[in-house]
Amino acid sequence: MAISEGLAIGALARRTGLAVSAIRYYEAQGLIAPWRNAGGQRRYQRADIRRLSFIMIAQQFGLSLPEIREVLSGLPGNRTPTPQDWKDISVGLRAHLDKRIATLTRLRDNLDGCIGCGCLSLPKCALYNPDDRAKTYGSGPRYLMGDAPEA
Amino acid sequence: MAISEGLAIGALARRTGLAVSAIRYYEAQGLIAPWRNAGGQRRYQRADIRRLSFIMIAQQFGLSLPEIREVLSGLPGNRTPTPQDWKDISVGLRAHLDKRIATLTRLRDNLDGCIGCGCLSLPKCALYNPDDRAKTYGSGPRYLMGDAPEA
DNA sequence: GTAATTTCTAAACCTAACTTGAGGTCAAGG
DNA sequence: CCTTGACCTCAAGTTAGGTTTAGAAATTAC
Repeated sequence: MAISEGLAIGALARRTGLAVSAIRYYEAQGLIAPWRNAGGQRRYQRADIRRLSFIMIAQQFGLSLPEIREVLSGLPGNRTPTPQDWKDISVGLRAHLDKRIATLTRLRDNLDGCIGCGCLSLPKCALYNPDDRAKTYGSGPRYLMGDAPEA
Repeated sequence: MAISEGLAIGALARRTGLAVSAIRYYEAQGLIAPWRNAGGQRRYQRADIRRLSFIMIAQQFGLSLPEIREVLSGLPGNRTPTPQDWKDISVGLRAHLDKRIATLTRLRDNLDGCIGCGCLSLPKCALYNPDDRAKTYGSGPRYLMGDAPEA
């Protein structure tokens, strides 16, 4: 394949470690937008490798695909993050992560305070706090603590 | 209702804050086993309030329902955890939690080290570690980091 | 004794993030 | 020309943890 023709989906999959089906799914979710060649096949830019890497990393931080889409669409021209963009975005991701860690740490401290107290059945136990528990989102499944969307 | 007849499912739901449907679902998953009255309705012991509380707390620690079922079934006579049982179980839960926190903290440290380095597209970036990413479990959805079953 | 609640079962539906499968097209090698 | 492999679309399946719904039976309240 000539250089100017871009990457086929299989090549992109091999470069990123993602499944082909996942890449197509991300496209359906509006996270990536390849063009089509004469035969109707998807062709990707080299920068899309970075874009997919970004998506994978953001997922590790607990961002949902819609959230990632928003972050990406906030960039000028909806471009793949440059190093400077990444620097800016990192600050927000770090806050997100700090929040998750804080929640879990609080949970652990409560657990330590509770070990052996035998209060398990009491509404006043710090571990037994309904407001702190996972909340329903729509009519779907519950989210584990710290994985719930912030909005 | 007479004292000896036990709690109806609605009463148990009000006491625990769980939905009636959730309690029935837990029964289907083998987490709780009520008896039936003459009319075929479920009746619960007072201790089942504690049992459900335990389930809710364990969920916050990231345990899946099958994992919780295992913990509960490990108790003598499959009884609801007593304060002493709880003390013993807590140690295991704390280890579980420590692991999740450690993973997230490592992720955060990597992020800090990466801010501004511009390496986002490189396989050698610490954030871009496939082994660290969510793994497929069966043919279903992926699990977010730290939520994956340990086994 | 009747009305209003509650409960029952079973099956269908829900979200997120994908995967799998069916049925068909496209491109390259021999 | 033919085969092989990669690609296409669209629909349905998967997992976790439940909720919703429908129609019937049991309980409770007045």
